[in-house]
Amino acid sequence: MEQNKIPQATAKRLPLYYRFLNNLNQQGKKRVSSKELSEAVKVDSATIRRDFSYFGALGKKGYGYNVEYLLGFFRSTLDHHEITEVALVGAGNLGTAFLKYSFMKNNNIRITKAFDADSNKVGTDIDGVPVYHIDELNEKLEGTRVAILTVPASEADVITEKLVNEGVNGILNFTPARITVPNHVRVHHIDLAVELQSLVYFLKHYPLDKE
Amino acid sequence: MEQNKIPQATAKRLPLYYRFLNNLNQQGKKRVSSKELSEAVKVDSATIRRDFSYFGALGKKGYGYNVEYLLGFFRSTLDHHEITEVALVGAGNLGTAFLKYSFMKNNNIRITKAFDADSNKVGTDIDGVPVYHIDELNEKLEGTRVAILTVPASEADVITEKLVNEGVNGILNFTPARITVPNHVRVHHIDLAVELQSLVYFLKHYPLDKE
DNA sequence: AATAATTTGTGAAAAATATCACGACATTTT
DNA sequence: AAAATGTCGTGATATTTTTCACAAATTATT
Ligand SMILES: NC(=O)c1ccc[n+]([C@@H]2O[C@H](COP(=O)([O-])OP(=O)(O)OC[C@H]3O[C@@H](n4cnc5c(N)ncnc54)[C@H](O)[C@@H]3O)[C@@H](O)[C@H]2O)c1
Ligand SMILES: NC(=O)c1ccc[n+]([C@@H]2O[C@H](COP(=O)([O-])OP(=O)(O)OC[C@H]3O[C@@H](n4cnc5c(N)ncnc54)[C@H](O)[C@@H]3O)[C@@H](O)[C@H]2O)c1
Repeated sequence: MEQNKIPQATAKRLPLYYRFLNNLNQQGKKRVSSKELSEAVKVDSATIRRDFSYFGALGKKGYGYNVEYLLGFFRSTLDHHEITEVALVGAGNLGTAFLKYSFMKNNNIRITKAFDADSNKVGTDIDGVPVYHIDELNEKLEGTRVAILTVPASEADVITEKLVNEGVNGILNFTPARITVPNHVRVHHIDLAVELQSLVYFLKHYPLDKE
Repeated sequence: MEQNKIPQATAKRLPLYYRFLNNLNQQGKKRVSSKELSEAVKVDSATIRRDFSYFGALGKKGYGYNVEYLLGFFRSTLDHHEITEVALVGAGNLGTAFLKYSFMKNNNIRITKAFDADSNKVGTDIDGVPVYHIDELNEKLEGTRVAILTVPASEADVITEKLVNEGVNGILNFTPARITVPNHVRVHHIDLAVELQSLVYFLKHYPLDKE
């Protein structure tokens, strides 16, 4: 499984770097410095250089980085040649927004199937993605290992257990419930209410520079 | 502005604690230990105790924490008595999902107005929230200082500038663009594509325990 | 009343992350 | 060809965050 020496903080920034490099490449830019990149992605330039350095010497002193080369490097590092299929569970307000959004642009990830319990939704297509009944997980999951969870919080634990039983080992959880999973399953929580509240908290309690 | 000695990592967890304490309280629970809380929110119990300790000695040795007391404490710390109004800009797929979601439960934050450029949307109500034209920011913002940004990435910078000019100093940015703001404005980015990609990256490169 | 079991709060240590600052080298300019 | 400029890669340092581990206090049990 390669050298997992790369700090987690770095790993989280990789997709961000990748996207901006892709933008630059499409704009026809040939070279970029850590300083420029820093301004674009709002990450300190020393941090960017440090991040890149975990993968070896990718740049050239006095010049910067070759966009195309760096992009190719990240493409393979982020496994952008192979496509990862993702299932979405809970095609409600939030889930539907995700289904309608094409994550695919510059991206190797595709939501290819959705599951819901509502019979009005089951059997329909949302932007080309078929919606199956949650009881069909077993037949329709077909080896998909990653799921986006957008069901009501009260259902989160039950659905999680089902998903894990069917072999899912990665869950992006949008419900406010902190779900319990076995050790071999990784969960990332995105808690929108908490994000909003903590932003407000920071505004009130952490004064910023007066410009 | 009180003692901003509280670590940022702690501040980010406060709304999470608050929500779970609220749940416990509604369930009629009178006391809770850092260990129980830890299992519920998936944060190490020592971290929880440390977090709480920044606010003084809130618990009792051998007993734990009194739910009601702790809840009251957090309510005032998180300013849960006063309501913060938030504006949403870009009532598209994602924006509409937010408008339909009641953040209000257990929460002091309310999305009270939305702005869009689409004339089909302007003038309508989405779940009771009026949608105004983006050109009406000046008249309709009425002192709102926090905004959720769910416009297309290409519009992000222009809209941000407008918002900042109108006095907004906190932005929750869902666009993939890393927006540029003056020092006195705080931006939190939620980059859903990055979250999904980094989850997939971790799954491939960071082997987990085999249970 | 004595003993056992809990559980906090926190010093101290460890781990993770970010930043500084500069030598080395490449490019660009004069 | 020399000088000036730009930029990386990284050792060292600083900062932030997490975790360990235990005395002290409280509660529960016998
Ligand atoms: N919408 C938001 O802005 C928002 C913000 C923060 C958090 N969330 C969280 O995201 C989750 C989804 O929110 P939403 O607004 O889309 O809710 P929603 O009610 O619109 O959608 C939930 C969907 O899950 C489906 N569902 C219910 N039980 C199910 C089951 N057992 N199996 C499969 N599907 C089932 C419902 O039919 C519905 O389509 C919730 O947990 C919510 O707390 C949403
Ligand atoms: N939908 C998702 O799942 C998802 C996921 C990740 C990121 N995002 C990002 O979130 C943002 C919104 O996504 P979406 O799917 O809701 O897009 P959308 O196109 O459905 O919504 C965008 C809305 O912004 C409005 N708009 C356009 N220009 C405007 C302007 N100048 N002023 C005010 N309003 C304007 C449009 O009328 C539309 O209603 C995008 O930046 C997208 O990249 C969305």
